[in-house]
Amino acid sequence: MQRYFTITQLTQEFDITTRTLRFYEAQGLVSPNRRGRQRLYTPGDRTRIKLILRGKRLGFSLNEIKEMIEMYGSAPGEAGQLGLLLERISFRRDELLEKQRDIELTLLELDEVEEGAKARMAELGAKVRMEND
Amino acid sequence: MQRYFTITQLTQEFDITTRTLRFYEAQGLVSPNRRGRQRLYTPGDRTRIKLILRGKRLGFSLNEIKEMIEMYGSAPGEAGQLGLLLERISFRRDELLEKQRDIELTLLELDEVEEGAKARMAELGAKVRMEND
DNA sequence: TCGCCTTTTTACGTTAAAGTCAATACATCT
DNA sequence: AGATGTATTGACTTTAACGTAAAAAGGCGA
Repeated sequence: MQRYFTITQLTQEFDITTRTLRFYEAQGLVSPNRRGRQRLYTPGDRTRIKLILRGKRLGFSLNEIKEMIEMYGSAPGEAGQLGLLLERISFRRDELLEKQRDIELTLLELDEVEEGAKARMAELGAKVRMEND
Repeated sequence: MQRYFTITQLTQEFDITTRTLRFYEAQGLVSPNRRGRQRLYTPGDRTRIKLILRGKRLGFSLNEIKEMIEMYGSAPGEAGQLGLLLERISFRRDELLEKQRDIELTLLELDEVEEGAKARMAELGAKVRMEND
């Protein structure tokens, strides 16, 4: 007994529109079953959607995301294919590691700006206290 | 004595086109000086460009990047402004932390796929060795 | 000064990722 | 059966972020 999700359930859960889900389907990123004309999404489809959204948050294009998702389900394949797969994995990993470094730097800078702002807040507070004396 | 960069120097250093730099200028993300009609970028402009590219790698839009860059140079300002600034900082920080988690997960998944692929490679290798006996 | 090269400006084109709108089609409630 | 509400499909539109092409303006070496 497969549990199915309707399109609207998923749009509500992930805060996206039906247009978006149909678009992803047209791009070959998900392929839900049908009952008549209605789309029925399996739990597997749902996790694919999660992967897509995660990829988007990281700034990957839908095409890149598609490639990555296809890596996950890639069939056994022969040596050449496997080599290509390994190459792609290492490429993506490098990208992700770079993003990690970028995030670290940005977080540090945010810390600095925040400190500055807090310091100025404190100054303002001191001024106000002086004026109220 | 200010050291200046020409537009082509920067396009080569960052592997972007002049069109891109002029576009960023039109969007108010950088504003290089001019000598006649020519653009002259200061080291400060250059670091702004670095920030922009870093933001792009993380999937931020140019508008978001602009907002973030403006945070950096934000003038002292009064309490309300500072409060808003602090809010924005914490919002961006949350986003970045989410991206960090997304990256961790993706890296773990890549590890899994890689292990699978390597295992299959090993199997293939074993097969080949058997056939050559 | 001439010719060549680079830069700038202006304008139009393109691509990804949806948004919007209209026409049907199903399903359900009454 | 009729009304109502939700899904689907197809077509057209929009927005961000540039690409591309053409024309004019300097700059510079011979």
